[in-house]
Amino acid sequence: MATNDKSTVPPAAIITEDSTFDNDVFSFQPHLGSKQQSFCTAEKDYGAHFQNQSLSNIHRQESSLQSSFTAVKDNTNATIVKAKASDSMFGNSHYSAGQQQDDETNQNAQSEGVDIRAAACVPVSTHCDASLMESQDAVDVSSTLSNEEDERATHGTASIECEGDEDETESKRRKLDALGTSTITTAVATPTSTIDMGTAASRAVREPRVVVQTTSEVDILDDGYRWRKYGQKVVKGNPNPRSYYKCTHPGCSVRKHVERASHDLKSVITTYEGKHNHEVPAARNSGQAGSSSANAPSASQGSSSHRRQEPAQASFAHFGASAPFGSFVLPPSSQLGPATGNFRFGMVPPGMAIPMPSLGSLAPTKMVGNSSAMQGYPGLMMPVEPKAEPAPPVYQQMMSRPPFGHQM
DNA sequence: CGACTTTGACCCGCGC
DNA sequence: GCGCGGGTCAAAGTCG
Repeated sequence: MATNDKSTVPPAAIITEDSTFDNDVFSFQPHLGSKQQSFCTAEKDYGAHFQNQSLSNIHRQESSLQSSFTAVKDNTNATIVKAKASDSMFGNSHYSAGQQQDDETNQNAQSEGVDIRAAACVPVSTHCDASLMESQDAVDVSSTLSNEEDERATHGTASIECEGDEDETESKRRKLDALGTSTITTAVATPTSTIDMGTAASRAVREPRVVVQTTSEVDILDDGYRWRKYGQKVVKGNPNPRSYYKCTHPGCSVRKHVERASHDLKSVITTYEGKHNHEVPAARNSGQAGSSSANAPSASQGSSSHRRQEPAQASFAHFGASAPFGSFVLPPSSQLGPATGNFRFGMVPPGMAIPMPSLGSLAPTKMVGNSSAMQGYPGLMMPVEPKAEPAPPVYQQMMSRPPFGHQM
């Protein structure tokens, strides 16, 4: 199946403009469908809980969704908060790719207009936030990663890095890239995700960027949009070629490039740049939901014969027209199996909901005043530290598994 | 024939 | 100023 039925894709929590952040309290709206809305907040103590839940499904989750947060400090001095949903509902089994039953469950839930998958909120700050650290049990990321990596083989993993305004120069970004976006790397078997809001972007000129790292055997993730490959190049430090794609929608200038991590061939790093000014196009192959249309053949797969055959491609079913990048589903071919992950973020026109990686974690949205950083992502709140200075580019990293395993 | 990939060349920013 | 490297262009080729 390469096709991940869209209906099977668990809606992720959505961070919208309504999301708020005050005094270390992050609020976001889990994706509940057009009718429902509920809020999940991560308080300073990092305890997460739902508020205003109106749906029974959500209520059910409420009790089970015990997300835990841990703050860690990575090499770059960025504070990383890891959220871990302990709820069995979000357990591995639930998100594991290929679990038909889970998919069905999701479908049912969705049919009710409810997103049964809530994600944990993970606030991350650009700099080490003492308050966060104090409230949390510091955890050594490296130590936690070992575990996660082990499970990565079995479960999907993904990380998202959002660069609202890249203030930092391109060079800085390159430096980061050179590091292999190591700070972003994390995979979690359990519904755990790591978000690194490392650097606040202050660059207003550049398009907002979102970096998604997924563990997949296929290079291209079907995010629901249609892309045309316009270039491929081998970049320094990575023997794997980077493929460049443009959104084929007329007038849409969104671009993305895809490459495999040099340090982990199973990791596919997809970087989105720009905002879609349109909705997710209908799948060309109506039969295969989320399959193809939006995917571009993987560059590394080279042969043009793959074109239009995207059975193996990951498909992030459409999550709705408003999905900025669309949702992502790990490719069936990946060990994750038919991922049902759904994930939306950033680049959503105002008013449009942004599905976040549901799997277990949600990127917390930290609204700081009228953070310019968020302007590019009406729906996606970029964590920005209230620093007056041209804050370093904010990198919001979300490691989450596709809902089945977490986005990507 | 249209849509899309391939691929070498070109452009441009950045660091030295 | 020069070279490097990332990103983009565009012609040619492929596929359905």
